[in-house]
Amino acid sequence: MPPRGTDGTRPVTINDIATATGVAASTVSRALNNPGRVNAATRERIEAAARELRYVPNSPARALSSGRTRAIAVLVSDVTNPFYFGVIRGTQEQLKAAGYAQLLIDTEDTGELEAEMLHKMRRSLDGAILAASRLPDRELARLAGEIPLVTINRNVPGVPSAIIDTPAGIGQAAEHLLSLGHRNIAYVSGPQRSWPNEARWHAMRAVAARHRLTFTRVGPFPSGRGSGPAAADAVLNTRATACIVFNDLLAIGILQRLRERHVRVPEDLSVVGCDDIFGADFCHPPLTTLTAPIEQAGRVAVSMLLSRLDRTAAPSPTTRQQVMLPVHLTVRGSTGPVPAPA
Amino acid sequence: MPPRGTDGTRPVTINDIATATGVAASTVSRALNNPGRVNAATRERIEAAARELRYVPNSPARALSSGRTRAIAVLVSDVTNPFYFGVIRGTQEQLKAAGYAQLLIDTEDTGELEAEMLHKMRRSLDGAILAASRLPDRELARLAGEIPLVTINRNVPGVPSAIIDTPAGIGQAAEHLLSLGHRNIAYVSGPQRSWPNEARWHAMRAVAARHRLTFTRVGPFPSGRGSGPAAADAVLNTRATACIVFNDLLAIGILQRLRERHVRVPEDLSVVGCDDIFGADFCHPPLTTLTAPIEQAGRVAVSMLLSRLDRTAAPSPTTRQQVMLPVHLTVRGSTGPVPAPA
DNA sequence: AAAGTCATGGCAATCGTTTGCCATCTTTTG
DNA sequence: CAAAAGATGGCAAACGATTGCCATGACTTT
Repeated sequence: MPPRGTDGTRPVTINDIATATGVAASTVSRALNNPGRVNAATRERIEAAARELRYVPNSPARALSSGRTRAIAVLVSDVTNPFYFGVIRGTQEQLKAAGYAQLLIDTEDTGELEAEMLHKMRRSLDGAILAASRLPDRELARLAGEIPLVTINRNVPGVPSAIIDTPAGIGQAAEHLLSLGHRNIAYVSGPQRSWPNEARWHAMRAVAARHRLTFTRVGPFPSGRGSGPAAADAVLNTRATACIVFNDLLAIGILQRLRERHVRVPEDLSVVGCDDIFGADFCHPPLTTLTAPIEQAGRVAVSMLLSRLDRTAAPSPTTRQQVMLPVHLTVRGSTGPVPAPA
Repeated sequence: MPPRGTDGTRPVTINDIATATGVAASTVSRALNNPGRVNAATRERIEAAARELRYVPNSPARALSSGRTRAIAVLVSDVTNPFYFGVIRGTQEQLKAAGYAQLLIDTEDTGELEAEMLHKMRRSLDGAILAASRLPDRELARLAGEIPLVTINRNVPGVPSAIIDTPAGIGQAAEHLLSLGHRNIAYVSGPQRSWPNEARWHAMRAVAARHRLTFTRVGPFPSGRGSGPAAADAVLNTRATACIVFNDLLAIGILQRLRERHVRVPEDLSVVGCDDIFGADFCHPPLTTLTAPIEQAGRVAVSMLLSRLDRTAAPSPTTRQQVMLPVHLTVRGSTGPVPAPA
């Protein structure tokens, strides 16, 4: 059992440092983690020895006795969706800075897998960030009691969240289309159980109520380029001259199908996406879209989570329970004046 | 210390099961991990109790005593590069199936960070997959002694690897261009310390030697769309009528710049990329590229790593040390006949 | 000068598993 | 039928840290 490690040398432990400096292991532990608790002189000796011996703390051991693992999980519903790249990038950055490890989990868009993973790993995690939970509110609230949680783009009472305010952006998008003369707009719906999808749809309705315009909803479609053809055909089947699409991935799929069907964008139909993912600027035509601060959402979510973990007895003084991130409309080539009536 | 867990209930341990079934903890452990070692009847009783009590093993504790963490790290040089999405997807899938956790690490393209991370985490990992190591061969070999390693697209003696045979594809790409009449081809070089970049360049030279054609090398450029303008300008500064670009990301950046400069693709210049990443099919014009089995590379790398870990005393019978994955040329809109000489 | 405070460091229990070793009981073998 | 072999389960020692509690000595306070 002792001779672990492929190189044969037994890894150096806290005890080796203790022996080397002539203090107790407990003192070493304190010197390293709780600097105020030990005399400056001894601490320095210990730190020197630790450096000398190239000591690296054994995280499992630490986790076992302290209960803290310094690992947090990031759950996404589909790692190949570019939207999550941004999230992952943001969390990655912030977590690394704080000395936490990032466990990436693909939930494959199923709530069961999500809940199961979270439950099983709850002892080996300090917390989790849910980038696209498919879980019902109640379940989510329950899990939040098991393990510290922060959601992105999902608002559940009692669970802190970073929310990208795409719904507000929908207003801007609609006004943009209005100013181009469009009066008949379709909303292309994403997955039914997606919280942001519902929020965007509600925003659409609100906008439509404020202005005089007709709107239709088509879908729902699974988010992904594969749904593009069906979605495009559905839109063409309405009288809409423009559409706002649940997300860019789907919008790009629609663009491709429209080209196949020789429908010109934006001459015959204007298309607006959401998120401004990788690719939205170089697809053809470049996509007018609601630019979301995706990376920032990841960073913010991590900050919220970490501040919850660190709080030493303090209930929740400065930490807000919800952070709303603004989006803005980026106009590119996929939107234009309404076509002259046939 | 005992009252951990936000919900207050102390988590179920192996001892609870032992008490419940009237056996020793060690027997429970064996029943759960080493089924053959314990009587079928007792094992079933234990399994039933475990299910009943909703037992979830505590991984840190397990890791501490066994030395195995059931976690493996995947190191990429830049999480926002779509090439790695594929890799991550592949590893994710395979690791989950094998019951391993995936730790995602962004090395920010620096060898030091890579080595440091690997060294620091070696006790909390069972192994690692390096998707784009920037480390020198020697260093890599040394680290492979510290912790089981598998590389992707990097060939170092003694370190198992999954290699995408893009160099072979370069031949196909060159022949494609030749058949279109191109005789003057530029290779747009990626990062200098990138192993695949060098391999691709060597392949280019080999092809050029076989056929009668002039070739130039421009670069190196950091891989990323940001390098597009500089790279495009550099290519235009040569007499090349076509270029093969280190990777699609850079190629897409070049496409954008060419459009800005009103250079028509493929009429004025043909462009070939490598990898066939997300976006290569819907950029404008769609990119002719060498389609790489990226996800598969991730899966293969995981299999190789896992088989090394599992091998119970067996030296290395069936496991190959290197797996070569074939690519194929996907012709899209960015390549065409050589322009008539001015 | 007695009594209280504080800073410092050691002891030992604990976290939840795994695993080497041994004891017992049951089979098989010669 | 005795001896060897195998199956099964328990004991207890790790694994490497953290942390509550206590002892000591120095420094304040009254």
